[in-house]
Amino acid sequence: MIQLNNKIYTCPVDVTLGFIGGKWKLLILSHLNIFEKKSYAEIRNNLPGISEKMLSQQLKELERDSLIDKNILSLKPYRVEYFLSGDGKSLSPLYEFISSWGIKHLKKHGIDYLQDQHLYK
Amino acid sequence: MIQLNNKIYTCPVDVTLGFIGGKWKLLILSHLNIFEKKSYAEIRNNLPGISEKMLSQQLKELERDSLIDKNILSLKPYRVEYFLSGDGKSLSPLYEFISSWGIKHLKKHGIDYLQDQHLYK
DNA sequence: TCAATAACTTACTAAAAAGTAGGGCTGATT
DNA sequence: AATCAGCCCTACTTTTTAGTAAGTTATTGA
Repeated sequence: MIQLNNKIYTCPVDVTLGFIGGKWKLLILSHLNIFEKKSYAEIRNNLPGISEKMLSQQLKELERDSLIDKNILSLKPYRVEYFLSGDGKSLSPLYEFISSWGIKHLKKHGIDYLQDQHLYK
Repeated sequence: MIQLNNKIYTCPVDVTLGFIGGKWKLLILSHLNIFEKKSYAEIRNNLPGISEKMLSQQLKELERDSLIDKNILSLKPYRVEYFLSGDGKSLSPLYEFISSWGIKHLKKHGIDYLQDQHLYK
């Protein structure tokens, strides 16, 4: 058992999962990995089905865990842009692997995502 | 929206997460990635905290999704060994990345897992 | 013969994660 | 003046996931 920041992990895999686990984290992260900088609304519009609550909650946790960071573009009105931090970028191979594995899997089932992604909007 | 096997995915990342999401799947998979072949009891003893219910449930789902496979060593008494299938092995870079990222993260926080793992049992 | 181990299953409960539906502030658009 | 968009927050409910505590069949070992 590994203890870190008052949490207990069984192994290094468990440690990493603590950061990227859950339904939305990897979707948000890999989205930011592709698009570099994105506003709150842009992220929301690219993650079909996410609620405002989930989005702001997950963004907050990702910031707390320093996988993402944000620039405050203006205060009144409040406008921001989110982006991957250094730590967040250090997971890039992961986002890319997971995405391309998904694409390969789809291809095995007759779906050519890269060619037809305009159809899946 | 991508439709596959009566489920809907928003993108390829989502597809992959359908296979490896949840608290235990990656732990089981990366365990089998390290140890090649393992009995039910050996897996259980190496995943502290997992219940019999969770273990057999997750093993069943991983088999259904053909990420793992098993040899039936004997029927009476029933003895088996689990191992990664070809598909399961195709995710090896993922297991290894997640594990080494965890190790690096721990090191940043003063924990040398590789050297001290005997302490974390 | 009694206990222990392996490989599970099942019914039930609890906890965690996610979703719903609203509200709030600001400024631009109509 | 009223509506809308951006960027959230909060209380509450539902769903999903996970945990508990048993029980089953079979065999080996003391």
